[in-house]
Amino acid sequence: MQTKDKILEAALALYNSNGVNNITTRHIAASINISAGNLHYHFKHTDDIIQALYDRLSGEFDGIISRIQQANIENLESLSAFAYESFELVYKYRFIFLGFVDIGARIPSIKAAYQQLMRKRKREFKGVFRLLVSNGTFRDDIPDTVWTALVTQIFIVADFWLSNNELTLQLEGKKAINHYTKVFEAMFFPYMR
Amino acid sequence: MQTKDKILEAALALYNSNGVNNITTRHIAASINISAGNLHYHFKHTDDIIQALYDRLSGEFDGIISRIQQANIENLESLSAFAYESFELVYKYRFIFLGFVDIGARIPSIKAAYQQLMRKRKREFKGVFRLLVSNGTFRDDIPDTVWTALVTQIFIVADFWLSNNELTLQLEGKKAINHYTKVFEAMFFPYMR
DNA sequence: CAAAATTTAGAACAAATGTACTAATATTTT
DNA sequence: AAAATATTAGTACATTTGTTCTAAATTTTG
Repeated sequence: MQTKDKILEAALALYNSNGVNNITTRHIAASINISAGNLHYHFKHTDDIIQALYDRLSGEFDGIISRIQQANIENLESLSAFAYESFELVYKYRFIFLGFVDIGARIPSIKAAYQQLMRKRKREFKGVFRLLVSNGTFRDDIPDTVWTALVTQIFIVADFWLSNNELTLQLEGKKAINHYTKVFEAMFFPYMR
Repeated sequence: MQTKDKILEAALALYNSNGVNNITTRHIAASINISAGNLHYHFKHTDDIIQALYDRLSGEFDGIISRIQQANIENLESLSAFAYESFELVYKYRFIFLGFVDIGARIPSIKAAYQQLMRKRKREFKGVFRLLVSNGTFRDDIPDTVWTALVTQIFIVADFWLSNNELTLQLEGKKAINHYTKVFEAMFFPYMR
């Protein structure tokens, strides 16, 4: 494997288990037996490592989206499948979601990319809801302001379930993903016909 | 005002506007024209300042709770009033909620206190829901697992709406509080009879 | 008012951290 | 094989940060 990839792999593992603020380039270098100088040959700045990991997350997320879009979301099962895959991805890159505000402030390009993604996802979700209403899956007596609020609620839960887990239950791996996927799915229950 | 209080006031303001990780004891001391040595006479460790601020938050929250409990929550209006006051408090101590995972990992006593508070609040909320169902305010065809999930959803939104705001809309002050209070209230809409 | 205490400023230290620089080694190209 | 390029280790430096120490100043107490 390329040194560059080894660095990213090691950084992800260390960031995930220790938090991005408690890991230095020296830690990452030591964990794969290379020098700090060598690491900084491949990544001039620490933030470049974080940026590269965010780009990977972003790419993998795009993969999920396009895979789902081919199947079309027209029932609750496909929405759940999407949720589960997303939650797995969030867990894989958990250090980002556990320190998102910090990282966003530190690396403006990440914040900007996230904001753009959010605006796109918001439109997509509203479209899916409209479909599921005309579909007969969802109730047709919900005002538009409530659908709009639901989208925000969804994004807050999707992005910060891990933070809640860290502060309360502290479930690990699949246990965490399964638990919070269920919490997420329950958000749609009272909207069903 | 006592030097100790001046320090806490200055720390809160600086933490809120710059993030807890970007402010040092030197910054806090300089902002109220005292020496760093003097600051460390009053608070031996930086974390003692954060702990003291968390204790203030905790105390103010207890105040809201007991004031509300005297009035009893038996309709949506009182629930909304409680939400609004809570959201104001979250905003006042926003640096904590914007860095909760970090702070919890750094100061275990804060994490422990939060966990205890959460367990208590969970029971209280479930009690309120049961009341509002037998009341006729909420629907009686919702399974218990969904009520349980709703409580978790509520806490995630209540604790991390600010983080979402920081990453997306970036509203300030009352604008943020008002917007997200509405998002929060909408969570109850589809449960109403 | 004198003694005791508290509070304060400022200097100093040690550890951590990001990153630049240098020289050696390894790899690729010609 | 020689030259050019890329990769690596190790050292070094500047900055930041939390904290400690000392001595002076201020306030409180007897």
